[in-house]
Amino acid sequence: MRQYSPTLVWFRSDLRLRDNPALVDAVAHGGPIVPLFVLDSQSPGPHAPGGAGQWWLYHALRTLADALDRHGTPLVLRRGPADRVVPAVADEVGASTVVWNRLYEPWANARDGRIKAVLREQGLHVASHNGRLLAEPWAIKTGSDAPYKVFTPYWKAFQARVEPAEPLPEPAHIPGGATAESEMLDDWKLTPAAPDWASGLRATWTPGEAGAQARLHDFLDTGLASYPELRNRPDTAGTSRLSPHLHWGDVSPRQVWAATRARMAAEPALDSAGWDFLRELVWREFSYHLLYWWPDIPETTWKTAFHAFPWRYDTDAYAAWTAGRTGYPIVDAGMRELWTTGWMHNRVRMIVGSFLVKDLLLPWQWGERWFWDTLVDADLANNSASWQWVAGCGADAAPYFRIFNPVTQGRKFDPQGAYVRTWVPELAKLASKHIHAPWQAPELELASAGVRLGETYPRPIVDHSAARKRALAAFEQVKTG
DNA sequence: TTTTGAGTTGTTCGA
DNA sequence: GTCGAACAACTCAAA
Repeated sequence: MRQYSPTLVWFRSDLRLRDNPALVDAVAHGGPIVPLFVLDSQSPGPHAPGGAGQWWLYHALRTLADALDRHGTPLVLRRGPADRVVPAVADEVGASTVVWNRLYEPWANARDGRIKAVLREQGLHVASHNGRLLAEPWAIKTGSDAPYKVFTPYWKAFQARVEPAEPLPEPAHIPGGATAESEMLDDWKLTPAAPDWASGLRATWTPGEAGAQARLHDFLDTGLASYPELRNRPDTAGTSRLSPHLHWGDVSPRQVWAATRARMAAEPALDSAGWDFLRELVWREFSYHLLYWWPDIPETTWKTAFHAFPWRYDTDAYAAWTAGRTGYPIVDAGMRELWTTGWMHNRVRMIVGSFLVKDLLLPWQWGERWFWDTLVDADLANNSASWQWVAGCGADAAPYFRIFNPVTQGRKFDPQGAYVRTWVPELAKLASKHIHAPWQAPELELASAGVRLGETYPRPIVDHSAARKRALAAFEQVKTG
């Protein structure tokens, strides 16, 4: 009987056994599998996972390790720079092949390229796969072979050219027998000890592959039909909430695509809603495409004219924004939802983003940084592209005069104030009419609702009307050039 | 090469 | 309360 040497499967942001092309490739080699995860806090630089991300990672790794244990093939956990650890583990177990699914962050691209070269120099076979995107960022170009800069033509080209592959099943057997020594997950201290700020996260999320599948199918069963109407309503569960699962790879975009298409085929009435939802999934692809072609977007404004923008560097205003104490209820509700659950409704992300950039004139990078630390779905491509979009310096920016009014937005998308009442309980007793602008409520109403402005809830830290004029003047300065 | 239609997510003001 | 126009000009992408 022929003796096969082990294959090392390097798990990264693909913490699942289903639709995992690297794993399927490894199993096809016929030898024992060594699943490896490396906690590399050095290579990502400033973009190592923040606190909320680490919390998710801990739980996703635990469920992955349990699933692999059921196959009798334990997950190997190691810490250190991956370009040292991966070749070392490959050497320890006598692997002849190393496989992984590709990442697209610039730092990861560079690192993985180095590792690939080192391993090949040592005579190993190395293969990387696409387990993260529906289409590779380089696969969709304009007629003149340039990357797209505008979403709508990108989306049209995507629909015309991309037919996402069917997801791969979980391998029936993941042969073990060649394991290496592993560190203990709990020693990594990825979850908070004291203070324990993660109780809201625990109450909100089920990280891991099973949790992702449950979330996906629950959304398709109960949320897809009303998605076009309710996806902008933070007072409802109108969105899929798959973003953290997609970020960590608890689920793949191919699985989401295939499950949605299957549902659309089974229920033709869902066709239009299904395409609305898939379009949002392709926004994720577009963000990765932007990051791939413009790797500077996490740091530098995409539109160069914005280098001259007269930002304020007001740390008091920033502190009020992060704490959810701006005096604008919809903004504060969003910031507190973020702090408590590690997530914020997309509509509210736009509102708080617009408020940071346009009302407070603070650099979008400050907002990006805060989101990076607090979001369980913090994703370099999505976070960078979306903050640039909100700031008006990104791909296909909004016209400069498009400035969200936090009161109007609140009344339109949280008409009864239920979202505000949930996250800003000190305003819960205010009538819907006043809940989005408590400073305009009559004294009597405030008193009977137990609200004392400036004491129980802040007065607005800026006057929106004046702030809007100030922002328009600032944008005037970078209009051309 | 030139032309043409279009571009995620809005607000305000005045009739 | 409702409705349409104004708010700029520019770049993108395909014909």
